[in-house]
Order: sequence, then structure tokens, then C-alpha cells
Amino acid sequence: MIEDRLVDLLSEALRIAAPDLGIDDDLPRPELLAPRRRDHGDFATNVALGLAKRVGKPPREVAQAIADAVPSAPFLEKIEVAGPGFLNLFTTDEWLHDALREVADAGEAYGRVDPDGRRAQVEFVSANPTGPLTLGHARNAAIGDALARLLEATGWTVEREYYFNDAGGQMDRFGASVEARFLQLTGRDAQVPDDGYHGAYVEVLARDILDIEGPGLADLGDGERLLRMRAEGMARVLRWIEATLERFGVTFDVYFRESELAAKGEIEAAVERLRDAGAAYDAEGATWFRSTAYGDDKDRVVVRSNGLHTYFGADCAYLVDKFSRGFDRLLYVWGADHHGDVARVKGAAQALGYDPDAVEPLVYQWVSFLRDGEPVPMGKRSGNFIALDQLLEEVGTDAARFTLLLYSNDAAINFDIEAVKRRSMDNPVYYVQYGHARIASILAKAAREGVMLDPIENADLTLLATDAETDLLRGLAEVPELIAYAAELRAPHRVAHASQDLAARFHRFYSGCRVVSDDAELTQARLWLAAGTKQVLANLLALLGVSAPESMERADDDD
RNA sequence: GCCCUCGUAGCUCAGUGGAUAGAGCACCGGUUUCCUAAACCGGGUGUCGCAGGUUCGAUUCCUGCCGAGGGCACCA
Repeated sequence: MIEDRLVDLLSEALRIAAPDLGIDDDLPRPELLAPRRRDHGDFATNVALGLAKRVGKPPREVAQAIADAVPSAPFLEKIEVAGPGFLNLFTTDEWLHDALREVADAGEAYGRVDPDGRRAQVEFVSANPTGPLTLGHARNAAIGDALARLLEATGWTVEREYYFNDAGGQMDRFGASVEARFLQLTGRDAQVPDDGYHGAYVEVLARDILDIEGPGLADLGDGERLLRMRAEGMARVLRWIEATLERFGVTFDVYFRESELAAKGEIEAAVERLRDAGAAYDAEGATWFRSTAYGDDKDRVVVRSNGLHTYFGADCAYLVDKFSRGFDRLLYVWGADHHGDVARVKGAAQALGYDPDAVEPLVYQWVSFLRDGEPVPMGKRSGNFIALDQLLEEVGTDAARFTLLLYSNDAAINFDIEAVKRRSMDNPVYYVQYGHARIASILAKAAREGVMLDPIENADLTLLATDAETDLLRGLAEVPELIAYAAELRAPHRVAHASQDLAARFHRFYSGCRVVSDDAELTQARLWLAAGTKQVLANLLALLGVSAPESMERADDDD
């Protein structure tokens, strides 16, 4: 990497200049900055600004001393002292050509790192199977999956896990709702409970159960029938959920049921561990976790006075279970309503003897779904909701995912279904995909005209000399670092923005530079630049779970 | 009341301890004998919510205040 070479060069210069500056040891490692302006060089460093006070000389003087000591290197064209004391570094284009050759060589692997043995689990979606996934789950699914992809690209081995509570009160109310519809269908008198699920899909479930299992289920005893209805309904809803997720480009490795924890006695065991660690105590007939010792504002019940564990009690056991499976990192993707859980889950990890930093809850802000500016209502129990399937039907997986991944997790976003549906300019996903398709079209044209792509070693990449070309090359060269940084920040939106930026650089190049021309040498160089860009655009889109089409239909003018 | 996130261009949002803070949309104008015009080029707008503090340097870090959204159950 050019950055490493430049830092090494600057470190060397610093060592040479150190005696004159009156500093012998403890030399700082110079940091590179990315200047905003072209005439501030390709890279810059503020190392002299930092040293000036210590040395007791003006920053510019320090900078000049370092600049004078920089050994010559083939990749460094010149170095300038600028502004209050920056050193601006101007590189030769050689490293940009290296980057393009690397793209050609690595292909799909460009920007990625080989697995290094570190294992991460990403737990996301985790909606209770009481109904289809809704709009409310869309951002969670998009972020969780994109994070998993990003981690995989940076060396992690990742498991995607879906956790659900298959035995709580919600599921009972769901079971009772299915039961009521089932009984109605078999001509009996029954009512969906007021606090049950009133959506039309419940009747769909009941009808399917009736078709497959027969009316005999109605004759079961009350308790048995409820359990059966709960199980039958849940199994069907889980199949719906899985199908929706597949359509959304998400595949889970593990669907984890809360009941497994209880069945294996893990909840009692976890509570005992907390007690042994002095982090749990009994009061008011319940067992409490001393979460206030870990930054929570009050202690939390883990076992209720009626002997049943709380949701959080199960979380503690689940934490133990996850760690026992050997993960180095546990990521949770949570909506804003869970922010209060962050301190206590990390606290529980610490109390249980784990590294709290290995537990990473990622909280994202809500999405407001709109339709032409009007809020779309949500709420599963009332049945007044829009299924995620319907969103995908209307706007497509690519547009949905890209739009949801375009914003920082910390930003509350407005998702206007009608706007995203439009295949128009205010829809950045098509801008990026169009770039990819355009390149495919160029390559196809070259092939039609019998222009063969020679090995890149034979191409004279120094012919790529216009600003549009070097800007595009630079865009390609920056991708590996971008991916690493986005993964480190757990920020998929950085990838979305980078894909837009790269597409913009390509479109500019396309407008200014004819690729397939009479100049055979230049054609080779530009074809490689185009082919490399196509590859990198596809790689970035893949990290978002968005497809990279070979061709795109022209939009209807009357839309 | 306490906690979390946010407050940047008319709108939607990026971004950063540095040198003149960006993109898209919207608005106006231009570009197609030529590889996809879903494109490109030009035109301008900012007390970076307010006030202090730390720093050589703060929009960025810290504190307080104001405003917006969300959360503060032995529920799930």
C-alpha cells in the first residue's frame, strides 16, 4: 500500500532530521491525511504541527527540516511545506496503476481480506414469529446482513443468527388467536382475544391448518388445542419469514429458540453464575441482577416472583450459550427502543466473566415509512401493517436495501415508498447499477468489434493521464481501505456512499473519454480501467446485498 | 426527571481535530453524427442549533442550554 510506503519514508526523514530538531527519541509515527484540494497533494501529514511546540520552533520550520530530509523515492514526485506547517506529498501515478493491476488480479476478492480465524456472530431480525415480517423489520435485516457481509470481507468468519421467543405470552396470545379463527372456520363460536392478533393473516393460517391437519383438532381439549395451534401457526409463520428473508437476500445460519435455553437448564445455570459472582441477589420474592454496578439506572429482575424467568434472564443464558460456541465477537442489531438494554447486556457479560467489549449491541434509529409524504401505519397486533413482502413487491430488493443502507445507523430516516419505487434520478441505487451496466455494454461492444482484452501486464497504463482517468483510478485504489474502515466502524452506509462516488467518477470518465477507439494502445488501457471499475462496483454492491446488472432497461419517459 | 440518538445548503443527508465544509434532490442554462442521456458540464446557498471550555488549530472533543425522535415494566 502506498500509504505504508509514504509513512515509512516520512519516519525515515524524521529520524534523519531529529538531531537537528533537538529530539533524539520517542519520535511520533507520522499520520497521513487526505487533503480535500488537489493542489494540497495526494496525501499530507501534520506531523510538523504536532512537533513544533515540543521542538520550540515554528511549525513551518520543522516541516521544512523534515521535507529536506526525505530520501528520494520513485513513488514520490515532490513534497511541499504548506499552510501553517503541513507537508503535502505528491505521488507519481505508479501506485494507481498497481491498484488497477491488483483489481484485475484479485477480481471478486479485491478489497477483501482472507479469513483470519476470528469468529463473529451477528444476531439480527429476531422478530417473534407471530406474523409476517413487516416494514418495521426491514432496516434491521438490511443492516444486519450488510454488517455480516462487511465483517466477512475483512477476515471474520461470520454466523448469522435469528433468535426468537417461542414460549412467551406473545406466542400464547398468537396461539389463542389462531385457535379462535380455527374454531370459527369449523363453525364454532369463538372470539379472537382483545389483546390477540387481529390481522387477516391469522385466518389464512387457520385455514391452512384446517386444510392440512383436518377439523379434528377442534375436538382437542382446551389446553392441548392451544398448544397445537401455537405450534402449527408458528411453524407456518417461520416459513413465511424465511421466504421473505430469502427474497430480501438474507440467509440465516441458525434459528435459535428461547425454549432451548430453558430445556437445557441454561437459564438456571446462568442465574447461578451471576449469583456466584455476587452480581445477583434475592429481593421482594424475585431474583435481581445488579445491573446498576454496570451503568444501568436500576437493577433488573431475572427470575420473577412467580418463578418464571424474565426476557432479560433468558438473555443472560443466551449470552453464555453464544460465548460457549466460541465467538470472539457478538453483534446485536437493535432498534432504538432497545438502547436501554445496552448497558445491562454488556454488564451481564462482564459479570459472567466475559469481555464486555466482545459484546457489541448496535442500535439504529427508526424508519418512518411514508407514501407520498403520508405516514404508513404500523402495528402487527391490530393487523394494520404493511408486510415486508409488499415493500419488496413494490420497490424491489435492490432499491429497498440500498435505500435502507444509505444512511448512518444513527440517523432516523424517512423512507417514502412512492419515491423509492420511482426508477428516477433521485434513486441512487440505479445510478450505481447503471454505471455497472454501462461498462458491461462497453465491454460487449469491444467484443463485437473484435477487440480482445490483452493481459493487463501488456497494457500501458501511463496512457490513463486525464483527470477523469486518474480520479477513477484513485477511486479504485481507495476501496480496500474504505472497506476496512467501514467494517471497523460497523457502518455499511460508508460502502453505499463509496459506491455512489465510484459510479460518479466512472460516469465522468465515460463522458470525457472514448473507450473503444482507433488508438489500440489507449483502448487497451481504458478497457482495463472500465473492466476494473465494473469489478469494483460489483464488489461494493455485493457488500450491500445489491445486484449488479449487466444491462438496464431505459426508463419510461411517461413515468 | 433520568438515559440514548440527532440538530450541517430550500429539502434529504454525508463528512472531518486542520489549510476555501460536501453530495443528491429541487431551480436555471447547456451537451447526443460517437461505447446506454437512468449520463455529463456550468450556475449558489451555510452564524455546521446556542453559549462556554480544552487545543497551535474545534463544525468535529468536553460541559451546559434549546429543539426533534426514541426509551425508562417482575411486559415480550
